[in-house]
Order: sequence, then C-alpha cells, then structure tokens
Amino acid sequence: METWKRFGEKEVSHSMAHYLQAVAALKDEKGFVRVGDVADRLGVSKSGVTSMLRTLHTRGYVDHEKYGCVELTATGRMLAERTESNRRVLTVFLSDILAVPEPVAAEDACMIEHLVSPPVMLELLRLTSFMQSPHPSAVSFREAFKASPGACAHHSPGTCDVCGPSCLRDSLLPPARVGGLQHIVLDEDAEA
Amino acid sequence: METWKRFGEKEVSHSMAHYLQAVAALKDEKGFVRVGDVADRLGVSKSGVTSMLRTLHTRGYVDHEKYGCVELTATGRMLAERTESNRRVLTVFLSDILAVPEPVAAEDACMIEHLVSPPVMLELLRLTSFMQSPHPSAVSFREAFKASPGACAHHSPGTCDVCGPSCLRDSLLPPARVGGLQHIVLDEDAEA
DNA sequence: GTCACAAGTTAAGGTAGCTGAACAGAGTTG
DNA sequence: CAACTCTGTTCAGCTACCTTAACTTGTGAC
Repeated sequence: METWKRFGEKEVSHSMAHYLQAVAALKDEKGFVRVGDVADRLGVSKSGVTSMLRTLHTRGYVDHEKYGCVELTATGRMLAERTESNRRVLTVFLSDILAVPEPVAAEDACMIEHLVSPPVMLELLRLTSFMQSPHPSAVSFREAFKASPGACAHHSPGTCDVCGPSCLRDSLLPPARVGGLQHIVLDEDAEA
Repeated sequence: METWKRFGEKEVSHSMAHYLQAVAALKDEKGFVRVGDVADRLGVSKSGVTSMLRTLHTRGYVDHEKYGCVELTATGRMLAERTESNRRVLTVFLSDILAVPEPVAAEDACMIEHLVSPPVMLELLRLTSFMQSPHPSAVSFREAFKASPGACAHHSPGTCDVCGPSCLRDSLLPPARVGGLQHIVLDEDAEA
C-alpha cells in the first residue's frame, strides 16, 4: 500500500493520542479519572468521550466500567508516555535548537508528536541532547549556526547541498511573504 | 480552542496534500491530468478522486470541468510545492543528519510533511544545510556527534539537559524493547 | 450512424470522530 | 423512600474520506 494511505492506520490517531495523554495526566493529578474530567480537559462533549473510550477499550488501551472511573492499561500507559516524551523532545528541539517562537514550537510538536517513529525520536533526542551539551564541538557549532545566515540564503545553484538546483526556501515561505522575496525568481533560469 | 483540536482545521488535510502533490507531479510528467491518473497514482477509486476534486475545487485549489482535465490553481500549485519542499527537507534531515534508515525517513516525512509550519521548515532547512556545509564547526560537530553515544545514555538525573530528572529515552523505545529495559519499572514506586 | 468500450460521475453505504438532545444511574437531601 | 441533581450513556445526525455498483459521456471502429 502507498505510504500516504498508512496515515489512517497509525497505532493511535491524533485524537486517540490526546485522549490517552489526558487520561494519564488526570490520573497523575487527582488519582482517578472521570468521563467529565476528560471532556473538560479536551474541550469535547461527554458523549464524545464515552464513545472514544469504547474505541480505546476495544483496542486494549483503557479499562472503563459503566458510570465508573477510567484506567489506562499497561499498553495505554506506554502509549501515553511515549507520546508525551515525543512532545517534550520535539518542543525542546524546535524551541532550543531551531529557536522558533515557543507557541509555534508547541503547536507543531502537538501536531506531529504521535506521527514520528521511535527511531527518529531517539536520534532526535540524541542530537538535541548533544547539541545542548558543553562538548567543545557543540559549543562552537551553536555559535557558528546562530551567526550563520543560512547556507541557502544566496539562491545560486550548487551553493546548498540540500536544495540542489532550485532553492527549497522559496516554496517553504508562506504565501504572504512570497511577494517580498521576488529577487529569487529574477534569476535567468526563472520560468516565465 | 485547544491546540490539539486544530489538527482537523489545517489548511490542507493529509489526503488533500497528497491529491495536490499527485496532480502537480502528473502535470509535470505528462502535461495534463485525468481523474484516472490520479486514482492510479494514489491507489484510490476514481469516484474517490471525483469527490475529492469537488472538495478541492470548493476551496479554490483546483479547476476541473466534467469529464475533462484537472488543473491546479495558483493557490493549489503553491500548496503542492510547499508540501513537496517540506517533504524534501524533512527527508534529507532525517536521512542525512539523524541518519535513520531511508525507508523510515521517507515514511516519517510523508506523515508530517503537511503539518509542520513554515517557520519551522525554514529553520530546519537552515540547520540541515549548515550542518552539511564545509564550515569547520559543522565538520567537527558532525564527527563528534557521530561518535557520541548520546548524552542521555546513562539515565542518571542531571546528565542530560533535555530529559530532566527522568530520562525520556525509556519511553521513546518501541514496545518490543521495553521488556529489555525493565530496570526502569523495578523502582520502589512501581505499582503492582 | 451506431456500437462498444474506456473514462468519469452519481448514488448508496461504511468508518472515524464529533455534536446536542434525551434518557438513565447514583448520590444527596429532606 | 421520594425528589432533585450530577454524571454518564445512548441516539440521531453531521463532516470527511473512502468503497462498490450502476449509470452517463465521449470516442474510435466499422
């Protein structure tokens, strides 16, 4: 099957991941979890929670007896912890390494936390952790990177190993800013 | 509204992003785009394509006259290009910087390409590009990072700036390997 | 021209995830 | 124990995206 179609077949969907995280957090905070707590925390209706808990129970991620409290199974807890760890690593990477504003980092981390695979997260943690370490190479890299205007700021073919012939930077920018960067399309090989 | 709920309100959904990319690629490859081409490329039914094209037309991303060819609007083309650039940057970062196996890099890039915001992508490109550059700091960082066992390999509190008191590494590992790391759950406060 | 077939569309139906309205269990109060 | 209130469940209905089946359109052979 095509890769893109496996999106819908992830172990947990975006919604599921957040329900599991909410249950785990509420359990930590107050020792027990009611349907209404989850509904309040996630900003959804109680009926939605009941329905999602049925789904999560079917998958073996939660236990929930009628009118009673909600418990995570071992699998559910593991998934909640993994998602939470992913979110933390991603947020630190985005804020501290890429230095994007915190709200953007938080938002992006929330969007992709459940979609990034364990090997990638592990290496991302390793990179983040090493880049923040006092190792001399890390220290001088941080400074040099901070000062760098970006290796692909010049838009001349071959300047940047990542972009190749056409600079990727152009199409990464949001629509509103494209107008402000027209110097890039003034190259000889620009179409039209 | 809670951040996690905005997942469903992204400018383009995962499906839409891939339809737009397919149309753009087919247009490049053969000059015109038929419903059946898109269906074949994405591995969905032609009726599914017709239906999605209606949605995309409503949003102003494609033009499509009945029984005719499909064209991207300027907005649609911009979105397709942006998604494609995101995918390329992510793939390079994951394969070349994090050095995860190519299939994993491709899969993860496909999952998140449409979810990462422009400022993050721009900085990720800058980082990737700089890390691959011949700048002395980049060269020595690459070597040191490659040799590094990972700053959080030791699990002692305070060793790693990213993890804090409890090492994130444990919960990042896939379930199958959790059994091999039971030292973490053998603490006094482990329940049951 | 008409026949046949490929290509595309419509229609009906399924799953996921949400909502609000109505109903049901459980606990408190008198 | 009856009534009132909370809390939670069920139900009907919504959108998004997909499917298959059946119908429609356009096109080339003869």
